[in-house]
Amino acid sequence: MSMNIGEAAKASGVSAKMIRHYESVGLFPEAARTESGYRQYTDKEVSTLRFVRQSRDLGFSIEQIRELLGLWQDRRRPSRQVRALAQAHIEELDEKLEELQSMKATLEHLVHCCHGDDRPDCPIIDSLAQERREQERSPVAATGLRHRRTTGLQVGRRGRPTA
Amino acid sequence: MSMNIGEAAKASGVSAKMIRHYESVGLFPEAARTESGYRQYTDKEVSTLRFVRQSRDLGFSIEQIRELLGLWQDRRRPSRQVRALAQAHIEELDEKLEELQSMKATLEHLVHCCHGDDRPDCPIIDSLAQERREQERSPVAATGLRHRRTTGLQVGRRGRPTA
DNA sequence: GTTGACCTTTCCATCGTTGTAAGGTCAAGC
DNA sequence: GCTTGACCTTACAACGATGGAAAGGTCAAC
Repeated sequence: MSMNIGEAAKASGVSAKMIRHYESVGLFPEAARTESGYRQYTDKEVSTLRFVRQSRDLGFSIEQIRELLGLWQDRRRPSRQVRALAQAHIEELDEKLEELQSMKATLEHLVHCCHGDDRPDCPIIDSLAQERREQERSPVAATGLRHRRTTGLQVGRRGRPTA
Repeated sequence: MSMNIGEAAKASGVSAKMIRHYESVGLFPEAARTESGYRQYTDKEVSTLRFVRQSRDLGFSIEQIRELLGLWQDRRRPSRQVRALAQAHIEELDEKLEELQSMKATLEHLVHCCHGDDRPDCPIIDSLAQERREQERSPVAATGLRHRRTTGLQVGRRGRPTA
């Protein structure tokens, strides 16, 4: 029923580190403490942590999760609100997807053009070196994503590794 | 022929801020300086900056660009090497794409299930609150992406805004 | 009473980019 | 000459989510 942070972490799938972090940024109320200062968690709080983790897994940001938690706890809110939040997030995902897809398409085209043999001649490098006066190289440019050059991709690494 | 950092920024599409940053992390040799300490750039260096920007636009990381620059400058390297780098990057993009697509699919399913009206009943919230014993909720889990929970998405904002 | 697993806090790193602060330089206009 | 404003300089902090390490306290078992 009542457990330390490590157990709560295991039970919820949120690392102890992140539980403390969420508390510090106010996503969570401060946990109860034992006399010696250990945080204590109940099953109810573990459920909330699980909710947070599921939301993170769907790509919601901390701020969005803050809203989701509010909606969750308000048992009278119209489902419309939740749906709107989810839909807005889908649109964010779409922007991201389009950007990545456009990069991938360009790269695939270049890779396709390159022999990839012992000769130094390489259309990929040539394309990177070439000056383009306008950035009209991808269809994305026309869709309203134009106003940002790249969107902080962070393509690889930096995920939570094998918990 | 020779210009200050601001002009080089405009000509290359890389902000003055980032030019200095790239220099500080050694992506660039230190620029020549006037007596008073202003950085001076030639057309050749602007070309290099442009190369960097194009690479960033395709989602390459600073480290990858470091390699690309090396390959660019070594006029005898086999095109194979460039192609391999590009292909590796495509694979990174693919991982990312699959993850985002899986999130989107899940969300779309949930949104589809939710009435989105005045009633409080909401399958989206219910799904987030529900405990899943194994994270087998997406096809991605089976493809080898399993070992990371999320991959540092940063879905929105943080792009370079309207240069 | 020691050991080892757990807990605490605080600070740092990642990644690419922007913002801000506090100052020096330079060319134009008065 | 002197001011103004646009430019340049450096150094630092912030974003976002997470992990890591340091330096120490607590607790149960042996």
